[in-house]
Amino acid sequence: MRKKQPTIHEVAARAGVGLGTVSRVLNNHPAVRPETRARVLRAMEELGYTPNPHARRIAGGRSYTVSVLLPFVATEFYRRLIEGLEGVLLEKRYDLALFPILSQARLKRYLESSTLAYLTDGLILASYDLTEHFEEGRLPTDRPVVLVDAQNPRYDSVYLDNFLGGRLAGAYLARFPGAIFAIKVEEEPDRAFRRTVFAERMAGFGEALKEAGRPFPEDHLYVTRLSQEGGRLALRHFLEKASPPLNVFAGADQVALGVLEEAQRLGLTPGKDVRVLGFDGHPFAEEVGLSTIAQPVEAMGARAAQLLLERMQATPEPPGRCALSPSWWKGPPP
Amino acid sequence: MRKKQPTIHEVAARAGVGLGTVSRVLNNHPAVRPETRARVLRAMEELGYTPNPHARRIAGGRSYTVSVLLPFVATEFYRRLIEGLEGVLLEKRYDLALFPILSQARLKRYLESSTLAYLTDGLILASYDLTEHFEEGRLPTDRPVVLVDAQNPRYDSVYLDNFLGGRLAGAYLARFPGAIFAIKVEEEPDRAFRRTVFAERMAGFGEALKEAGRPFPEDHLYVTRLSQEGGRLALRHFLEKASPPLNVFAGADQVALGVLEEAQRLGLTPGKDVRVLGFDGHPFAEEVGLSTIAQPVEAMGARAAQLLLERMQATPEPPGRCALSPSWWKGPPP
DNA sequence: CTGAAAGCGCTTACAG
DNA sequence: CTGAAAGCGCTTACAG
Repeated sequence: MRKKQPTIHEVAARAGVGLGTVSRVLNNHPAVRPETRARVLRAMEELGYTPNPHARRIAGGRSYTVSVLLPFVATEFYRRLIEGLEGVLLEKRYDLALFPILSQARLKRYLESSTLAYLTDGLILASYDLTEHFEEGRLPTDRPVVLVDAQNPRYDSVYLDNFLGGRLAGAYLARFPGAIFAIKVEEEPDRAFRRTVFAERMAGFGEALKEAGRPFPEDHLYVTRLSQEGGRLALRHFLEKASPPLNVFAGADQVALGVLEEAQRLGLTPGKDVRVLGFDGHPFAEEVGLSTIAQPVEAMGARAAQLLLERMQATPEPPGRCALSPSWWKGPPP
Repeated sequence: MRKKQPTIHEVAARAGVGLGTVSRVLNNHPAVRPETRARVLRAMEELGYTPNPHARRIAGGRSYTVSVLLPFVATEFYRRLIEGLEGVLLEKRYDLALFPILSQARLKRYLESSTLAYLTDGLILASYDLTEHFEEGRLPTDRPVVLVDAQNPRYDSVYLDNFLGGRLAGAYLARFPGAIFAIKVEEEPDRAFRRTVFAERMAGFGEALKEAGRPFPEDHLYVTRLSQEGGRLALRHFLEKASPPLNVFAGADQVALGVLEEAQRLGLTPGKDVRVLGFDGHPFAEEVGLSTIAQPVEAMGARAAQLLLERMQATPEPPGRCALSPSWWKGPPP
């Protein structure tokens, strides 16, 4: 059925030009007369031509594909991150291949350099600092690498200032009467997947409270994994420690949502008996009227993609870093 | 830093053979003398040679990569499925590239045939019947395709007999005294992600109950999305309809887990006041002593991979189907 | 601005 | 069983 894909030869023949010229318009080379370019583009259109990335790569050019290594893809955070990456990459006609890591074994496989993940033009590493996995803390590749939602002095890094976000949260809640509580999201037990963002948020939060002179005893901190259920349990725990009004900072919106739901179920009024502040700025926060520290996830993705594009073109320069600031989104007073 | 990868030329030179011979050992061609093969393999080893998939593909051979299109990868089900696929694929020295679909837009992009996903040697489609997305219900590719956890007459399909699984569940619970309830997992509202497995399980369950002469009024069915929370809510709902002992069939282990937890929290004895039966046979079921209808997920993956391997080698044959049967795992009586 | 040639790293007939 | 040659679909100097 379906015919063999047309190649650059057919396009050249149809447009009445040489192979080199077709290749030049494909690569946006400036030295092509506008009319010629138009003619070639038309031929490609008519033929339904689409370049073969393998051939492009083998010929020493680019494959126009970028690999994204990330822990998994089923959360709101990664959905937004991918959206940000895709936005700028697609515009430059780059495709992206996702490589969810999921497990140590898989990570190892990806990092064998014969793997497809390494044969693309560049790498985005999300949420991981892979230093400990390799000697000298360098990936076994000579392709450009950009970290996002993680940082490492050897590579370009784009990340959120989570400490600052925690400070914002602390400064805000310190203004209200009532005891102050916080829910910290647990880190993964597996070292390969260890992250520090949640700890940083809590550190900033603690510091702001201290500066404001508000007490924050150890048992006002509840630790749980990332789930709504965690928020529910936390609130019940807090209510044994103090009576309303309560102020609760949750290290992630998903957890905050659980707090909010449990409060409602217990007949407590959110924003009055229980004041909840989340972190992430996920779309659903606005829907349910949850105040939250917004994280510019899409912007992080976009910035990382831009950095990578620059690296893929330019001559080597020392790695840079880019810390984005959290912003603020406060739900309507309930 | 890191040197350029060695090529087949260096290997040939070092082993003192021609290019063709190196290629032959690479492709397991039988017509190579054992000593020659050994010599070449040693040279590859010493050089740290690793073949370039792009070049292999471009040269008309295989890229030794298989694409797996799947909804997302963060659940237990897909972890097991990937494990099953990898097991047989890695053995044949095939690599697999995962393409989580996540959204309609992304699905469309993957299906433009210029995309990396299509330039591999074969496709595994998990959980989707993509008929409605294309004219004539065929994917725009001439590479072999195998569906897993889904079925379509035009392609090889490997799936579980969910109806039978439901029947097993019904026949089992019908033996016990007390009212019978069931929890059905909601289908995705998005048509692209629509699945029928949960409905099939319930249909089988209902039929078995009917045959056993056990009543199953409409309001004994609770519908929820796939979450533990759903199980909790369901149990509370059921307890308003009837008093213990209760028998509950949950369409997925994760939901069953919620039922179990809520029962314990309410001071009810699992296996006595509330008998819970799950579906999936996830590893954690055994840990918590949850009875469940086991789904051979790894086996499904393995079978699908085998079928694909066959298709990638052999001449076209009409598509086949392979329905695996659920098995039974009953937890220790609590 | 454009064409013809050499080459990317491999595979696959074709001759021995 | 093995080598030398042609070719996969493209890019990139090199000459005009």
